Amino acid sequence: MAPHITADRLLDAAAEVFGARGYHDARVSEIARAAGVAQGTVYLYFESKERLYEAVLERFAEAVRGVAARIRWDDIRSTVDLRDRFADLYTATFELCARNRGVAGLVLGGPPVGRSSEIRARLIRDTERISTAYLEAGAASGLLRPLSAAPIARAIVGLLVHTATWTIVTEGRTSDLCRLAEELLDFELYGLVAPSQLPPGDAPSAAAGEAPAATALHSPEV
Amino acid sequence: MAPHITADRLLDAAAEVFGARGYHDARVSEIARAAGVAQGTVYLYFESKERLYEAVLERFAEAVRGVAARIRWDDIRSTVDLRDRFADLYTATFELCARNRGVAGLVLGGPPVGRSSEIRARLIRDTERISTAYLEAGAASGLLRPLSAAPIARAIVGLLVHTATWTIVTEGRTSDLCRLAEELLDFELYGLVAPSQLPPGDAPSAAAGEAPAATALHSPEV
Amino acid sequence: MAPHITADRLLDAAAEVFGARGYHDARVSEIARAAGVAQGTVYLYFESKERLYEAVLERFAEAVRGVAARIRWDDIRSTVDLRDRFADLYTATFELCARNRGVAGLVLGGPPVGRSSEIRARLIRDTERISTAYLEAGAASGLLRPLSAAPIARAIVGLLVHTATWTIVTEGRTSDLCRLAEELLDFELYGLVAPSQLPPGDAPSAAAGEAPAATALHSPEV
Amino acid sequence: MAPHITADRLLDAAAEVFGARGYHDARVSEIARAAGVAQGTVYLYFESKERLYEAVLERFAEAVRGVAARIRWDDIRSTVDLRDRFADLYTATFELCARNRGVAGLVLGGPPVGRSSEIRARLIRDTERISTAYLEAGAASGLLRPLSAAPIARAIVGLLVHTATWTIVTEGRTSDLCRLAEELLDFELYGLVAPSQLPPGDAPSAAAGEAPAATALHSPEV
DNA sequence: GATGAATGAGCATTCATTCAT
DNA sequence: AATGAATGAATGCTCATTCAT
Repeated sequence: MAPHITADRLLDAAAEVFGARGYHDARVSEIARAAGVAQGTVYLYFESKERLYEAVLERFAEAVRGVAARIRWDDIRSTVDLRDRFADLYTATFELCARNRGVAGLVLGGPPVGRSSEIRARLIRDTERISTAYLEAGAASGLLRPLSAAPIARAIVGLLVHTATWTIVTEGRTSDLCRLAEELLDFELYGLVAPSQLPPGDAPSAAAGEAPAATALHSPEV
Repeated sequence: MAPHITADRLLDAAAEVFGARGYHDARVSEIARAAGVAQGTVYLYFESKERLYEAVLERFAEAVRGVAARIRWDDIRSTVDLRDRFADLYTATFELCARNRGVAGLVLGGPPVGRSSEIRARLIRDTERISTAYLEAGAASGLLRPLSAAPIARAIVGLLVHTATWTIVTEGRTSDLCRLAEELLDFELYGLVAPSQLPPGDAPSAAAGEAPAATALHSPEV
Repeated sequence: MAPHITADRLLDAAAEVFGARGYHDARVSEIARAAGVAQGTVYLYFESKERLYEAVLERFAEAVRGVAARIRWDDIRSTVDLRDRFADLYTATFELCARNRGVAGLVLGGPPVGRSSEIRARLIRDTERISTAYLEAGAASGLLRPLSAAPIARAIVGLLVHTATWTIVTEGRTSDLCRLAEELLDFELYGLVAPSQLPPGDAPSAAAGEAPAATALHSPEV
Repeated sequence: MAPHITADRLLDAAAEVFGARGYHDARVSEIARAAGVAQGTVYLYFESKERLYEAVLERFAEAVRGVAARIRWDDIRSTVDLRDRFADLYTATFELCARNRGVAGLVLGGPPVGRSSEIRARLIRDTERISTAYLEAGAASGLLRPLSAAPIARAIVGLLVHTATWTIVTEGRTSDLCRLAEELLDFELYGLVAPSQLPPGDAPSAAAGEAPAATALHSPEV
């Protein structure tokens, strides 16, 4: 058996077992059995249970980053573009979580084990960084309000993480994830307050009859 | 020694130790030592390490619910009132987390141990329920947009939980929590999009020169 | 409360609890509760759980010895007298066991705890000694065959102990104990073999037409 | 190391240690050491200390049953045949107990631990069943008196068990077990009473000069 | 005498890891 | 590379006993 095939089978089995039982209640023997190898074999490919766990988390984190990387980020000229791109991103991320509920739960909310907290922190911070970059770029281009970028980026990530954790991982929702993404984005972009309640000063200039020209939002480097 | 005093000392010590080490790495002996009692004494007050852990989480969850219960919820006549009340709520909650970083981290993101998942789920769902009620009451009164209440309530809770987890528990921020709350509320209420970019149809009626009268928001039953 | 009353209540409660649970599964707390006193009080009257157990056993052993002491042992002139006296003894002993199944079981078959083995051994050996003495006196008087006294005495005691243990303690038989005693005695005295199968040499002398005179059996000192 | 070899070593070591200390005072660590393995190894072969104990008892009970199974039970045509066969059985059983004093003591008189009481009860009842069957067959063939089979069978078993427990296990007698068996059988078959004291009606018919023909005792199914 | 909260030594069991085959 | 039997350190929990009140 080609070595890397065994390693992959172990990662798959570990994702399964860790996902179902959590780190502490998962037994190395169970993972080995699920992978169809002997217990000792696990240690040919991974130094320890902890490293194996980290590898499982890392693989999922990488997949999440891959989702963002595959989105076409250029040509955002309006809030509608922005909304469409992010709807794609959210939907793809939700679908990834829906297909990997167990591991997604561990990455988003598992106990600190070895470097697991760092893996989670890196994923969260990478995501916050992207968010921050777009908020700043959006503010610069005039599309978005000039909010305090860091805490708002964090809020946006939290909103996503929490929805993924509860609606998708815990409750197991797998359908209509696109609509879910759009509802969240509608909230993010336009807020809760009814337009009729907006202070006049915030109203779009009626005179021009159209929105002031906002420059296109160049994809920020993240 | 009065029994409840010992029980309280144990809860305090357990919160300390569980908070610092997490459930699995905390030793009962360590908790006993921290409480200044013998190991066996722990079992006079708590059936097991697991039950003690649950009691610690439950006490914190109760404190969080108490924060919401102490807010004066009536007399919300405008989005400004709404904002003020929620700013109080957010600030008080953040301060509670800041004063109990260890336990807050466990409640918001610890591993599933015994009934811990249910305790967390109940806290989250209670909070989501309050949020949902206000969203619906706000929409009914005309103050808020008629959004899909459940997912948006969840998003709002997620935004809070994530901020508490990362900014307060993980990073240890303890100052300016009031400003943090206000920034989040500003985002929640008005969204990201610059007013200039809002679609004209959503603009406040210019003719009237003022916002249409919205009825006062009666405190919903939660 | 008069001290000895408390001590007696403790002995009663301990007999109850030890009888129901056995030594190792009985809790001192349970005995205290059954006696209606606090745990510490047990230690005012008994040095330890072990000594309390021994006291319970000793009290029962004493009662068994008392049964034998109350039988009128003189005037045994025939095997019929012998049979009647022993039937009384067996019946009274069986009834004592029936009224104290729990403790009887412990005395006859409990685990070795502290001096419990010695208490049992003393009771068994006292009983064997009585039996031996009667076998020897019986043989001397010509009523009984000159068997090897010690092993046969032991066999007789074993037959009693086993019947008490299984028929009375384990199966809970409480009625007709007198008939049970008689059946056992019939077996002891006349054996299994059908008279028709007895070897001629053992037959009573036909010439005399009657049994040879046997002297009365004087109660042996035991 | 072949698995069953380790299991056997553990059983041997456990028999040794349990026999010497009893269940409650035996330490798993001691058994492991006696078997020359690590503590954890015990749990590869036995679920718990309790199961190991049961296995030890069961193995001995099986050996006792094996003794009875190896006796040639056919061709019993007289009380002499009967006596010879049972002398063999008793002797072999006594020798088994003499070679395994520790375990024999536990099987015959240990505390109730897990299923130990059931193991003992099954052994006792199997033995009583065999005894009952022979008593009934003996009575049917005319060799034995028509006694109440069940209580007498129990008495016989008790006599054996008690002798094994005290003479062999406790006192450690290992020699002359054959004679011991014969003494017991003599008592069982012919009873205590001197032939001269037997009631005339029970005397063998003098006219025939010999015992009436009794039919052969066919081995009962047990 | 009586209480019962507190004590802490003691032990079965688990399971990640190793290594001879 | 693969195996899986063996390892043994580590720890939650029990409960007889004590002693301040």
